[in-house]
Amino acid sequence: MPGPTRHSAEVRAQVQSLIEAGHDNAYIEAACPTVSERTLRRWRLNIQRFNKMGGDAKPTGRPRLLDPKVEDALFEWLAENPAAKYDEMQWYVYDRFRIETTSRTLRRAFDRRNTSKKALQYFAARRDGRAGYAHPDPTRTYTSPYAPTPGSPMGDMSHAQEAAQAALAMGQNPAPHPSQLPAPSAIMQPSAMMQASFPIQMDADDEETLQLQLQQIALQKAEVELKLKMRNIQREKRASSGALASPSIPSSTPSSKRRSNARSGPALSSGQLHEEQERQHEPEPEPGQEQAPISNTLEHRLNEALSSAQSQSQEGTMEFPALQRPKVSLPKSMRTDLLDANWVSTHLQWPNAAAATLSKAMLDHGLFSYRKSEIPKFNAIIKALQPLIDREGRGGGVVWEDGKHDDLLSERVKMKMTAIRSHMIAAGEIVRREGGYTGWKRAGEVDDLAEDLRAAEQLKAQLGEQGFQYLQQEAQQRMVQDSQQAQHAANHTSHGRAHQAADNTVHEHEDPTHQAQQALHHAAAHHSLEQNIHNHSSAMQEDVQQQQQQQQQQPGHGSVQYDGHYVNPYAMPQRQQQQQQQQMPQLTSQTGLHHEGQIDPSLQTLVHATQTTS
DNA sequence: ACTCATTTGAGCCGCGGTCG
DNA sequence: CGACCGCGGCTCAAATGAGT
Repeated sequence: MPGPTRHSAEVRAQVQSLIEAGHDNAYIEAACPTVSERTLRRWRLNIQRFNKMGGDAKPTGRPRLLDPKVEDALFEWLAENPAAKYDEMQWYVYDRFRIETTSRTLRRAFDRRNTSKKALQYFAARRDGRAGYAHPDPTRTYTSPYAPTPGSPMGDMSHAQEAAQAALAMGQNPAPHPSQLPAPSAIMQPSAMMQASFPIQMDADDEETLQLQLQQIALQKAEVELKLKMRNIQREKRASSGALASPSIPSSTPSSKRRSNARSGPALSSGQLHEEQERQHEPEPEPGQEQAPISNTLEHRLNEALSSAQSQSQEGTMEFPALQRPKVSLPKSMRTDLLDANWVSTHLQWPNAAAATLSKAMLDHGLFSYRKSEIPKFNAIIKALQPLIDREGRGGGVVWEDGKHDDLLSERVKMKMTAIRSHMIAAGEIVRREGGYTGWKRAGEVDDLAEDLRAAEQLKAQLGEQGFQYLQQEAQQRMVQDSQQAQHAANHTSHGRAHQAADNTVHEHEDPTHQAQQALHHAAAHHSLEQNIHNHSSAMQEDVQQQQQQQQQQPGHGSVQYDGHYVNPYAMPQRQQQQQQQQMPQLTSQTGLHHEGQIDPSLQTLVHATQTTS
């Protein structure tokens, strides 16, 4: 584009013709008095150099960061990846051209083409036969992403629009080619398009739903492949580290180490995990290239990780690309580490420390969303936040009122858990449980429920049908009672008492007899679960997870306590415990367990399997 | 060398939509 | 409700050609 000129085109043309005719500067100056002698010399020089007065072909002004070649490549790529986010575009430009750019600059590139990201998505969907995507911005016009950078972007778009309107009036679908597509604004509002214009819309909508479902299936398939891969890696490590001695105790995998490291940090746990992953897996920048300080989102890296895993899962060379967690920044005025009565009553943002604690507690207790069936776990998470509560209003706020502010805190925690879970899912930190179970578990973690199920199979094989059924009935009875007790406690216990009760959680897991008993409990419960998975899965899983929760909370400094010195609404009822003790000789004699806590070697595997769940 | 005009990018901000 | 994303307006700075 030419630079600004202060002389009219007529004057410039006249001067050019005079120069080309061979007249000297004095003559031209006299003929064109508005042109200075200095300008005349410059123009003459330009004509000698470039055969024109405007100098070289470089446009006036700041040169573009994205030259037309880069821009073309980007839009070609976008034609294949219409759903790409801006940060993905940034990475594409960086990966291919080593150009660091910003979303704003990319938007300007869209502006130059008189289009937008959503418009591209819309027309890509139309191109692919998916008409369900409603153009969200009908005021924008469209230029084919396949066309070269247009000098006049609008061109003769009006013809296409007219044709489209005519086709619409006839009830036809007027979109044979993207470059021929009319501007949606020229047609009608998207909602109207969806509802009235296209008889084909319904089919197309179903088609889009089908496509989305197919994509979802593909993602689930990739997730399963990831899980299998991780499982295999863990098995290999266990096998290579002398797993025969303790076959069911998982070794500390790099991922788990990373998790533990991340959880100890001050920020959201997964953030450091990804930073470490990035340090480990990010390829070194090319010589002379600084590391790209481009903002990145989890989705982008997760997609890369997923696609990478899909392509590499069969080769056994799975790699995760760089993962960066968006930095969570809070306004300075809200940066407080304590949760006080004022905070809990408002919608102020979560303090980093509290969010980190909550994130860690979610991971520790394996609870990633609030459910009534998981109240003990939820209360344990609430308990983890207790040290951060400013009960005295030290910051000049209101004094914390038990009950009232506890309930408000619970509500805020429920909301925040949802947000943190989204982060964890996006980061691949947690994945869905296997085998039809509901809920989430840490990525790479041995699926305790599935393991229990397998252990139950082993136990059944060892005990025979009759003996196993006995255990199964006993376990079910205990589960029902535990569940009822827990629900009762949840409904009638204040938060404060619940926290105190959680503090006093049973310390029984060090007793080998109880370990074996718990193992049998788990195994029997999950065998039953397998049989009645549609009927009883929820209640049984609650119980098993509750048992695991109790094991997790136990710091390992207590002995078996069946005498009920404390009130734990979520622990096994005291009466039942005594009953269990009385039944233990009978049980252990049947199952090969001994009174002294010696576990039959044939059941050690099962016991270990249960231990690993804690 | 300097000013002017213009283009472009970067950064900030607010708005609105979507999602969990 | 909070987080995220897309978008556009706005200001400022950088870069460049034109002109003095």
